Amino acid sequence: MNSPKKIPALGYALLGLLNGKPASGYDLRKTFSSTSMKSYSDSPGAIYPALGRLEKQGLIRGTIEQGSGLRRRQIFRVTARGLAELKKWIARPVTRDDIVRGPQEVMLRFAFSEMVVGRDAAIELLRSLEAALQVYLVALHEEMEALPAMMPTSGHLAFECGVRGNESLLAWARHGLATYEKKKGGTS
Amino acid sequence: MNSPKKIPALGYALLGLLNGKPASGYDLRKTFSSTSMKSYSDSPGAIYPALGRLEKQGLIRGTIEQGSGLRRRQIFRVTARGLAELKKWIARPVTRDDIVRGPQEVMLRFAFSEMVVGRDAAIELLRSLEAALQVYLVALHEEMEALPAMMPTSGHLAFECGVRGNESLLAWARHGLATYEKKKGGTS
DNA sequence: CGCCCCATGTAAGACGTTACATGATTGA
DNA sequence: TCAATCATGTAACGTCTTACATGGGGCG
Repeated sequence: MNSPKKIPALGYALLGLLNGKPASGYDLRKTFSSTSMKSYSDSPGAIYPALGRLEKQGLIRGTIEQGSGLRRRQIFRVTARGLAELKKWIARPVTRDDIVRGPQEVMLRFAFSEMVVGRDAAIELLRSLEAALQVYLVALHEEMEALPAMMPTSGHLAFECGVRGNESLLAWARHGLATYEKKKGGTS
Repeated sequence: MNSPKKIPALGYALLGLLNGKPASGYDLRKTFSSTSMKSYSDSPGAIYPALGRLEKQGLIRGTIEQGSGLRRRQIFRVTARGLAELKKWIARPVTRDDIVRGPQEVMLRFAFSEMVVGRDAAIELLRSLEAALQVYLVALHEEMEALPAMMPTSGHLAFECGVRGNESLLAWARHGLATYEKKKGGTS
């Protein structure tokens, strides 16, 4: 029941989805496999144990939904503690490591951000991403200058792909900030 | 000693690096932590077991380099079988799954491609990536049309980020093809 | 009746992370 | 001589993958 344990990305994905709408393990699997969250596992061997862990930590609570003639279904809801944990995860500033390991997790945080921590904190997250990317891109460009000249074309291009990808991400972050800028106000 | 086993991405990364230049486990760790391959683990608990597995499968062979007064160092080299396995991995056509799970592994394949399978096969890999991305982007755009309208702005933006990222990747692939187009000839 | 979808789980094994352990060499 | 770096590993732990198991319900 101790929440200060490390939660893997899948756990946060489950928390975020359940915060949006209580659901069963099966529902969550369908969500992963049918929407564009296919990068997360939809296998029962991953999801059911993950739900069990979250429940053991007191972050979600499952209630059995009998009676409607259907087979036993367990519906999970996030607890107050789970919501707090989710907020902490989302609102934490974006680090360089977050970017190096791949932007997917940051994107997940941002996708949930508005519903969990509100508009202003979502904007703050975007700003944090923008700042981290700016710093990182400087380092990437420096590294590119220092690349050995005898490296084959494909090696150079692959590196360039990484740079372009991060530049595209930075452009998107600014586009996101501009979008929020345009329609000011709304739910904080 | 059976090669038809599944090799994780880290194993292929090691094979590719060793194919470029024989090295010790420590050297490989340094490469991972000092170059922009930081997304792969530089921890001894990952690399040494991985090297052991590759050697057990007959894909690399380690020779102890004594004598130079330094401490025992084991230098690994890829075997003929390891090279064959590397070629198979690189030259395999790009699937939709390759893209969904993240382009990092495809990028690694491309980065090594010129040295391992030659210029023409590298171009072929790029073309394969381009084709897969085109198909995938159509599906992504369709999915974006079908997004529920009540989804919060951050959710929409996050999805858009995925689309833009893949578009950027497609643009890069074409840029790569153009680069090869410009300087025709060279090593096949 | 057989087959497929709903819905939940478990078991075995592989892999990575973290932390620890060891010992040699180099430099202050 | 003390610390840092070189260089290699091992052990415990958690998690994911793959495959299997179980049963109810609807449909042809």
